[in-house]
Amino acid sequence: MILKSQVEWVLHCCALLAGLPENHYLSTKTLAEFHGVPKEYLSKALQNLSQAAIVETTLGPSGGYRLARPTSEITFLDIVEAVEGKSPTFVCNNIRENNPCRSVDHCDTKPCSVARIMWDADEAWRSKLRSVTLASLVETLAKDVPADLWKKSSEWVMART
Amino acid sequence: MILKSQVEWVLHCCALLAGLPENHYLSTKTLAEFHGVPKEYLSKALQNLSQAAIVETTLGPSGGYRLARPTSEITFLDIVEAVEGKSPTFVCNNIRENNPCRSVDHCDTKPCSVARIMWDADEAWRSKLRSVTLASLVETLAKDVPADLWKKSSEWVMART
DNA sequence: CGATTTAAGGATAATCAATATCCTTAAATA
DNA sequence: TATTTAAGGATATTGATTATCCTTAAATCG
Repeated sequence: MILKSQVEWVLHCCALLAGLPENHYLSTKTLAEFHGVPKEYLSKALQNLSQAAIVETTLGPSGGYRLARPTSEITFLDIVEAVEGKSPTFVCNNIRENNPCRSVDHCDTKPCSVARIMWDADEAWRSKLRSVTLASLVETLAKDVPADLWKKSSEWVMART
Repeated sequence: MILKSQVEWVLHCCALLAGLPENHYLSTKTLAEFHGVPKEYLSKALQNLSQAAIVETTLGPSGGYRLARPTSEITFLDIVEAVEGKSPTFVCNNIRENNPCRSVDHCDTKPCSVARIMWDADEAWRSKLRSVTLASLVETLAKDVPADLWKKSSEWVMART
């Protein structure tokens, strides 16, 4: 079980969009080039962000994507779920129904105990992702990325905005 | 991102093995029939449990699998990791290295900030799974499964042990 | 107006992991 | 000696992920 590589891509894209001044957009082309990922396929992931109302878009030259909300109101969970979907990672196929001892009219009152536990763990994962905002990622990046690289990157991005 | 269906299978298998008296084994054939899953493929998953020392095996007639430890010392994480592996669900491809502004000799001191957050969430998931033992699953099942079905199932299993 | 740039989305192909089956080997039992 | 069993190698089959191409419609600008 591995998350789509698109998840990594859009998280980094959102970090970059977070650094943009108001009313500026970044195109798929620019985002793909900066991160060294395939433009067409990245585009599909960005469309997911757009459908989830995490980013908004505009067309034409100098068009592209910008964040639709303040960075403090966008969580990792929002972004991950936009790409991976909201369905739990554990799918219960209810194999208890295959128990040869069950009468044909047996009816379960609760979801399977195994599934409940697995879904609790899934929720713990989502809860952790929900607790981290894009704002806090940007804070961390600001500390981790060397000042000169940060500056050069900003200029590179601004030249394409 | 969806967990293998084998994870569901072996969790239910372990629950069944948990109900066995000492020195009794259940064969792949019996476990597969009880849960209505393909015997050959279930066998691959049970081999994983065996390699992880969660179960032990014996050959020959009346052979098969039994738990290698008390149910209080087997966690959901043990079982899930035996089948899914221990690698984090988020793979960091370090796409920050593709930043066109980086000098060729740039060297990162820390893992990528994005990856660290995703790995924290992964750990929250594993931590939750680690907190649930096979013993507590059996407790829950004892409450949830109707007494008559529980009894019939025990007899069905014991007849094949 | 017309050329260019852009996101959106449909269609389709390529790759790889998950699912599944078959077969051989060696150990335990009876 | 015949049977039952787990282990593991080999090999399909299926389905999700990854990737590319193309068309459409909107925004920009000369």
